[in-house]
Parts: sequence; structure tokens; C-alpha cells
Amino acid sequence: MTKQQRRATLMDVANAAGVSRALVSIVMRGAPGAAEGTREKVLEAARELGYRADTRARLLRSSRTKLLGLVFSSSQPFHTEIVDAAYAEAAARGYEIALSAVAAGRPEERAIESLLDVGAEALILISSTLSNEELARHARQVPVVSLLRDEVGEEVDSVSSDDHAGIRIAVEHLTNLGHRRIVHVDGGSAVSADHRREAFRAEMLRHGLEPVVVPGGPDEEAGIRAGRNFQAFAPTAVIGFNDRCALGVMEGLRASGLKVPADVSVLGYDDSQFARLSYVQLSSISQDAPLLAAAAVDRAVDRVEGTRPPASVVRMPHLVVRETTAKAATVQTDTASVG
Amino acid sequence: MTKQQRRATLMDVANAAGVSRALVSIVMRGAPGAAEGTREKVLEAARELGYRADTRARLLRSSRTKLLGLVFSSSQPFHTEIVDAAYAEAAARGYEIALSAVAAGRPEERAIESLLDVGAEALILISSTLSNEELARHARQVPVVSLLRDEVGEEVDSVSSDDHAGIRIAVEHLTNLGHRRIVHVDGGSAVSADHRREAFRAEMLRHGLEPVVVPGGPDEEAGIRAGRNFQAFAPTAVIGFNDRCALGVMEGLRASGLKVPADVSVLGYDDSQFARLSYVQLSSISQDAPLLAAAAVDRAVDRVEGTRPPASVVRMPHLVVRETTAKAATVQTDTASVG
DNA sequence: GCTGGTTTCTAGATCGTTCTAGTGAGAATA
DNA sequence: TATTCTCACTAGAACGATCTAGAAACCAGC
Repeated sequence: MTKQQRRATLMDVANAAGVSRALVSIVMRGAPGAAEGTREKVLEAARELGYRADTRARLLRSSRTKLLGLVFSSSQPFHTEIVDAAYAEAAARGYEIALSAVAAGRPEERAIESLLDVGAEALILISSTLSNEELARHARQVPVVSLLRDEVGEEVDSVSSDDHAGIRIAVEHLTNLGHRRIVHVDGGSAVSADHRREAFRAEMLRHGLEPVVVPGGPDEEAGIRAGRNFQAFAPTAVIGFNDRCALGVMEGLRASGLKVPADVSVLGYDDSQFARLSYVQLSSISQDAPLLAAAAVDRAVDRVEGTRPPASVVRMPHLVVRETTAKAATVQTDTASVG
Repeated sequence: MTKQQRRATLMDVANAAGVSRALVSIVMRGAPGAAEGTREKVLEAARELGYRADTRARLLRSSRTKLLGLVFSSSQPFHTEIVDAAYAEAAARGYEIALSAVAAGRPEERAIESLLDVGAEALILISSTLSNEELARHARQVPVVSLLRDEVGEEVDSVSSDDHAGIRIAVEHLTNLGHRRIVHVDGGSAVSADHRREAFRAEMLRHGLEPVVVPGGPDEEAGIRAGRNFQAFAPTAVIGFNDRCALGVMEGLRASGLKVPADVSVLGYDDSQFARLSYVQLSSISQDAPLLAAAAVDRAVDRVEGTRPPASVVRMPHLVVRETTAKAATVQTDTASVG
């Protein structure tokens, strides 16, 4: 059995350096109030003993943990891209990130509780599925920032991407390429699915086109299933709920012998790592995850430090054109021509 | 500005229930020494006030947090499957998981420090890239379990899958199907890459076959790149370093007009969610992530509770046959018809 | 009533920090 | 010389839990 050696404490350093604990504390924090000579003597002793401040004790006393809680879903690769960016921004502002995943058998509430237990000073929730009431309840204890979901009430911050604008850009991109028969495979019960679906309907009507929506979901399987349902409509372009869904759609088309983009254009949403894969090269609507993550961390820090009241930030998505969208085939069979 | 209400403490509950702090502590821990009646009165008061024990304070005094630190890589979807399983097993044993990701600009050491700071009692490191010396250094402070990497020294636990056996199973599966020209796209500098490469060489020689290894890596891009390099050899079967690599290989074959599995069989490794996608149906060597995760959590808990000394656990992988491996084409000549 | 043994409960110390309210020494000012 | 002002430093009380030791209440046996 390996013996675990006790960690050096402030007291040990103080004894070694021949000063009081308080002074060591001052030196270790880099706070003013110590003479240059003693400062160095203390640092020397600390180095000697391999001293590292015990964060728990420090935080217990100062009630500052400099810890931001981030709840993500372990099954959404897109979320992990946000995690990466959040770490970077948090570090830049002198905070740490505490992660907690929503997984099978582990609801969002549990994930949140575990973050509060380790002392998170604020919560950032990605695509939260909690009700506004539940969010408000947590917001009474600690600042809450909702990421990728807006309309979360007065007390909760939100950082999201303009879904309507994203769909508008998508529809415009495709109509500019001459597409008229465009299908949207929706996200089913996923968080932004309603927004995108409604936006699609509105934008298609605005262009005088029939808005065909096929039930889908957030993953490849959903895209493939949806493919079987829109074959009859013979679209020349498909807008997927997200990239994974669009990948499924592409796979379905490929199975039916249709070429992308020669026969059908496919547009994804999220601009995730899947879209960027060299053999996929999926055109997609980018929400710019790193920027969203940074904005969320910024708001969380501002709230923790009391510099700002809760607010909603909405960022504009943008189009990334790759190789799955192209001009519509020139032979447009029975559709109405442009007005 | 929303006023943040102070979190309830033991003292608050004690006052509300009309008992001492110590008794509340006893009740909350479920320790013996409280009458049934008062126990319920205290629990009621705690529920009323929404009391949750402060992990930092608890740790400071008792050095027990019931928190296991788990380090994973945010860019490896396979890791997130492990995360899911770890949560479940930890919960079953009465522990919580604290997550910390290795990401761009966030080395493993930083991930570890942040876990120790929140009070993790043990560390589980997935595919750690630390040296054995560094691992040993941490192991002196806290039990360390290395997951998916073995040969980590005396003081460190390890839970891994038998890579040699996995490759043996893979090679046997393919030779049983009549394949003779088999290529292994290796994992480059990834953690288990060396083991699998050497195992492949040994197993192929054992079957009297030429072991052709092509440099690869852990993702789709690597698989595609590798594809360009083994065309000349015209293999009838390919073993990818992992599923993502195998996916890239398949994509490359498809681009060259070759059919899987009619022309070439492809076998993955990990049996990840990618392999299971309905349009992929990749045959793969399963390491059974959930079991590995559970074993790692078990070892960590056992170590924390002092019931066992460090040890190595090696689990047997097994074959999952799906649709990307099939009998070798009957015409096996030394001249392949590839351009 | 007294003693002894449970069971239930509590006071107070303690963990390793930070924070508050000082003390003491020396320099500057009156 | 006495007073004030810094500056460097320290003692001791927090923070919110657990733990130890012991008190109080109750019951049994003699």
C-alpha cells in the first residue's frame, strides 16, 4: 500500500520561514504588505516545501472559487467544441471551468447540483431543457447563463444565435442557386427545432415557395429516416436541422443513387467538426461556437463580479459554403418559374 | 440586479429543527446516533431550506469528498462514451464524478490540477500521455487509475483492454474469411498505436502472411491519407487503428470506386457510436467501454477506501461483426485490378 | 435510591486558509 | 519631546463542515 504524504500547509511554510501564517498568506497571494526581503524568504521556503495552497480552504474562507460550472451533453459532439472554447476564455479571465455532463440516467438537475457542490459561482447551461421556472429558481442562488437557448426569463442571462437569421441565410443561399423545391428536415423535439422550423416556413413563403418540412431529429439516423419521407417530393435541396442530420440525409440520398450536390444540394447547421471533415465538406450555417462560448463565459464572469445585470445576447450566424451546395439542375420540371 | 440569497448551512438547519449542528451533520451523513423522530424532523427542515452540504467545508474537515476526478479528451467521442458509463458506476457506489477535459491549450497537467483543486479523492486518466514518473508523482498524493493505457508502474492502477488479443481476433476473423492481403492503418503516435502495430506484425507472421503497416492516425483524415498509400498493395482487407480511422479508409475506398465489403473488407476498433450508425454498420473490435469505465471506477473507489493495493486489470476485447467484413473475393491472384 | 449501560444529543476543537483589527517600530511633522 | 503617519507584521476570529469527548435522558437491576 502506498503511503500518501501530507501536503505542506501555510503553517509549515510559516515555521520554516520564521514568520506568521498571515504573512505567508499575503506573500502567496501576491497581496501588498510584505517587505521585499521577507517576501523572498517566504517564497524560498514555500518552494522548498513544495507548497501549494489548498483551494478548498482558501475558498471556504474567501467564498470565492473562481469556478464557473458548465453543463453539457456528452452525446453532442458540438457541445465539446464549446467546452474547448469556454476553457480558453475562462482562463483568460482568471477563472476555471467545472464540467458536468448530462448523460443517460443523469438528468440536468443532477448535473447542476454536482456543480454547486464543488462551489461553482455561476452556471452556464448548454441547450438547457429546464423550464423557465426551474431556471429562475437556480438563478436566485447563483447567476445562470443559458447558452443556445433564449427566452429564458428576466433573471437568467442568455447567449444564443439568431435561428431565424440562420434559416433566412440558408434559404437565400439556396434560392440564389436557383433551387425552388427545398425541404427542411427538422429537429423534432430538440431545443431550437421549433424556431428553425417556423423560420423555414416563413422564409419559404416570403420567397413564394412551398415550405415542406419533414420530421427529423438531431442525429444521422433521423436524417436517414427523413430521407425516405421526402423522396416523393423530389427536392433539389435539403436543409438539415444540424450537421449530423444533414449527414444522414446525404447518406440516404447516396443510397438512392442521387449525387450531392449534382442532383441535390444539402445544407447543414452548426458548422461542426463533421461538416469540416475532408470527405464531407458540408456547406453549413455556422453559429460560431467559440464566439458563443466566449460570450457566455464573459457574461457569467460579469454577473459574478456584479458588473452587469442579466441580459440576452443574440449573435448572427453566417454561411460557410463548401461542396455540398451547388446550382440547381437547369431542368426544372413542373415547378413555377421565378416571379 | 438580482439579489443572491445565501446558501443554507448546517447552522440554519439546526436552528430550524431546534437541534445542534452536530446532530444535523449526523443525520445528513446517515450516520448512526439519531432517534428516528428527530431524524425526520431534521430531514424535513433541510428539505424546507434546500440545504446541501458544502463539499469544500466537508473535505477540509474530513478529507472525504466522495468525488472521483476523470480526465478525458474533448476531441475523442469515444471518451464521452466512457464518461457516461463512469457516471453510472460512480453513482452506484455512492460517488460523484468531477470531469476535466484536455483541450487545445489545456494540457493534461492542468486538467489534473483543477480536479485536485475541487477535491477529487482519486484520478482516472483516459489514455494519459504523462510519463510514468509524472503519474507516480501524482500517485503519491492520490490514487491514480490509468484507463486504456497499461504499463504505468507500480503505484498506479491500470484498466485496459488486451490490444494484442484484439488484433489477434481481428486478424483471425479476416483470415477465416479467406483474406490474405491485409493492411493495418496504424494510429501514429496515439496511445495504443505501438501495441496494436506490433501485435499486427506478430499475428500476420504467425499466419505466414506479409504484415503491411501504413502510417495513419486517430481520425478520418488519417484514414483517407493512408488509403492513398496502400492502393499499390491492393489489399482485400484493412484493419483501422480505430473506428474513425476505418471510416476514413472506407471513404477513400469509396472515392476510388471500390465497394465495401465486396471488394475490400474494413474492420474498425473501439466499436464506437460511429461503427453503430445504421449507414455505417462497421465491423469492429469492441473494448466494451462501459465495462472498462465501470472497472476503472471500481478500482478507484477500492483504492480510496483502502481495500486494495494498486493493480492492473486487463479485459478481453471481442469482435462485433456488422456489414463491412465479408468473404474475400474468390479470385485471389497476385495481380490486382486497381488503377 | 444508587449504580451502570444504552441511546440520544451537544459543546467545542479542528481542518487550512483569509480577513479584521490590531501592535510595534521607525520616520516625519509639529 | 510629543504626536501623527506609514509600513511590516501578527493574533485570533472567521468560513462550514466533521469529530471527539462528554452530558443528559432513560431504562434496568439490585
